[in-house]
Order: sequence, then C-alpha cells, then structure tokens
Amino acid sequence: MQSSSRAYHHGDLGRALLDAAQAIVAESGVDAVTMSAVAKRSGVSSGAPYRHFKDRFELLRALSERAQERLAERTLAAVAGAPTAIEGFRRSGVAYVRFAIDEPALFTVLSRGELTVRDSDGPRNPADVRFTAALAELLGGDPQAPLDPRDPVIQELAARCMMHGLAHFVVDGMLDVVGVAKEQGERIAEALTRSLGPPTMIDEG
Amino acid sequence: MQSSSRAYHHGDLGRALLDAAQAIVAESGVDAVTMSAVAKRSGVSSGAPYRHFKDRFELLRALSERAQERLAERTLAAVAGAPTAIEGFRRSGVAYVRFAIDEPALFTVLSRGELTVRDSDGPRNPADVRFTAALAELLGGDPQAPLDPRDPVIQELAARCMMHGLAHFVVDGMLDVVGVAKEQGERIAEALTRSLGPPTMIDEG
DNA sequence: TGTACATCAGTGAACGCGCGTTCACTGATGTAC
DNA sequence: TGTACATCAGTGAACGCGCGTTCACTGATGTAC
Repeated sequence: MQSSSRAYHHGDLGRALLDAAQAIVAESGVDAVTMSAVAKRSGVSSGAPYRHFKDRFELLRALSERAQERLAERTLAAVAGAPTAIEGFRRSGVAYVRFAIDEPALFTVLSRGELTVRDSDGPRNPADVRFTAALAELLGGDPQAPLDPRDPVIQELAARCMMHGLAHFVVDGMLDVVGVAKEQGERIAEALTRSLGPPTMIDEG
Repeated sequence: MQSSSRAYHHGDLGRALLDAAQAIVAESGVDAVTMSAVAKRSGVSSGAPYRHFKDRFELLRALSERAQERLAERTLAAVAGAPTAIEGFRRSGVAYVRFAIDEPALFTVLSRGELTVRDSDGPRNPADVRFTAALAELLGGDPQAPLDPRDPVIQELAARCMMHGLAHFVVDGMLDVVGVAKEQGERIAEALTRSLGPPTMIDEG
C-alpha cells in the first residue's frame, strides 16, 4: 500500500493516469491524450490503463468529472467567503476565470461538450439548477417579445457569458497577443463584474 | 471549366474540399476531418486533395481563414447599417453570436487557436487592431491598480467577452439543455448588449 | 511464524484498423501550328 | 478544321506508423489455517 520507488504495483495508478492525461492536455491538447501516451508518461505498460478505465473515452470522461469537481469547489468557496450575495456572485465569476488561468487543461476539457455527462443523474450545483430553470422559463414565453435587460435572469446570464468568454480568451492566448501575463485575467475579471448591469443590481457606487 | 456531372476533372475541387471539411466539423468535430473523409465526401480519390493542399494542417488552416473572412464580412456589414456608433457596436456583437449559430463549424474552427495564423502579415480588422492596442496600453500600467469599470476599453472588452461566451454556450448546446431553439441566441445577444455598462455608454433608456 | 492459495495489478507481445502521404499512372483539357 | 504535344487534375495501390484494445502471462500482496 506504501509507494516504494520500484514497486511492481503502482499504488495509485488510476489517479496517476488522470494526472498524466491532464498534463498532456495542457501541453498538446485533448487529441494528444492517447492511451499509449498516458501509460508511458505514468511509467507503465500500454495495457495497464485498462485495469482502471474501460476505454479511452471513459478516461477522458473521468478527467472531465475531475474538472467539474475542481471548478465547483472553487466557485463555492468563493461564494462562501463573501459578505453579500452580490459580492459572492462577483467573486464566483472571478474564481471561474481564475480556474481557467490556473487549470487550462481542466477548463479545456470542460469545454468539450461531448465529454460532459449531459442530463445525467449525477449531482449538480443547486445554483446552476435554479438558474437553468429560470432561464428556461424566461425564454419559454413569446419568442418575438424582446427580453428585458434589467431582468435578474438576464443579468446573471450576462455575467456568466462574460466570465465564460473571458476565460476562453485567456486560455486561447488573447493576453499573450497583448503581451500581458495570464495572471492579469483575474484583475480583468474583477473589473468586468463591476461593469455590469443597471444600478438595481449593483450594491455600491 | 463548366461542371459536367461525371467529369474526370472536378472543376472546383479546392472549394469542394473545404465545404466537405466544414460539413464534417459540423457533424463530428475538428478531429474527424481526415484527408480520407474529406476526399470521400467530395467523391474523389484519397490522393486528390494533395493537388490542392500540402497536408492536412494546411487544409484546416485554409478552413480557418475562410472562417475569419466570413466572420469579418458579417460583423462589418452589421456595423455598416447602424445609425449610431453604439448601435453599430451592439449590432456587431449580435452578428457575432448569429455567426456562431449559423456556422457552428466555422466558429469552432476559429476557436482552435493552433489553426489561427498568429501575428501574421495577413490583413486584420482595423477595429481589432485599435482595440488590441488600447487594451495593451490599459493593462500595461501598474498591475496592482484596479481597473475602472467605466473605462470605455473595459466596456468594450466586457461586450466582446459577453458575446464570445454566449456564442460558446450556444454552440456547445447550452440552449439545447434548456429546451430552446438555437435561433433564440440572437434574441439573447440583443438583450445582453443592452444590459451592459454605465449610462455614459448607453444612448437610450 | 510458516505455508498454500486466491486475488489482483501490471507486462509485453500481438492484432486489426484507419490514417497521412507518396507515386507512377491515366484521362481530360488547352494550345500551337 | 485537324493533329501533336504539353500540362495538369485525379486515380488507386501501396507504404509505414501509431493508435486502441486484447490476452495469456507473471509478479506482488493479502489471507486462511
């Protein structure tokens, strides 16, 4: 059970394989995650991964689940420390972007919809569930009627889109082009959350 | 030069190959774009594409260029028809989302940074050049100082992020989950552009 | 403590497959005289 | 208008490669007595 440096048994290969896959995504993208590459990087033979994952797709799906968990941890932690609801909402947006900066591989995997378990029985973030329902109700009305920009649901959607777009821009190298460190993405996210919405939504000057 | 239905010479195979690649991206993603599949879909032998593209990468890069052109056409046309600068800016954002809805394959290819020619000598949208420079200047200052949410550059960045994030959400199936047609994305974009910014930036109610 | 055995994780060779790419070829087209 | 030739686009067989996956095996570990 202890990790000896030259053990025949790895000890925690399942986790090591996911680490390897994550590193490969960061370096060369999702397509470069092959079973051979993951095994080799983990110092293990090509057949070994199949003791832990049925096939390549299941390995990627496991990585996607890890990404969902990590993201949820971060945004929930950000909300937890906030003095007001609005501030919590903002901090959660900043944390979202920070996540993309710190873990570009996990963010990239999350963006691959085909890997995400859709409409599954798995646990979902309650805030997401509520928001999705509210959005569905809002959009379910007359499709011709214009949407009210001051509607809280639209406000929240605006914030989510803004953070999601910023995260994509950062991960895809927008700041590189501008010659600025990725870490500044967090500072930008902070400013963007404050640029949002009519005063009704904003709790300070 | 005319297209006879059973011609040995295709007539416009280069274009047909790009069409095929685009269709394959729409159906199965970028990874599914193989030279064999593109050739087969174009009704041509496996070696034929190499008369038009040096290798697979060059074909994908050509598709990426097509995407950049189509997107530029649309956003420029949207701006051209607008009565005011702000309204033009808004319409351009809506056109951006509309592009993602109508041409998900091209939008997806555009999002693959490795295919986009970076820092090339190629033509760039003047508005993008100006914005990028302004953003670089803004971020180049004291990295600790908070950014002013009312700064026009931040406002523009906010709008761009919002549209980019919405476009990604739509293409990745966010509206499917909510049970709403993709075409509603345009309506949402319209509302989102109006939810933005302090009154200084907004020219109506 | 020692022995026998069951269990399980990792080995490494092997397979079939589809891919990217090459190449000698052939059919169609355009042009010079 | 007709003939000869050069050019070029597409053919289709072939190649080497790396991938996903399987499988009989072997070494390590845990447990029963």
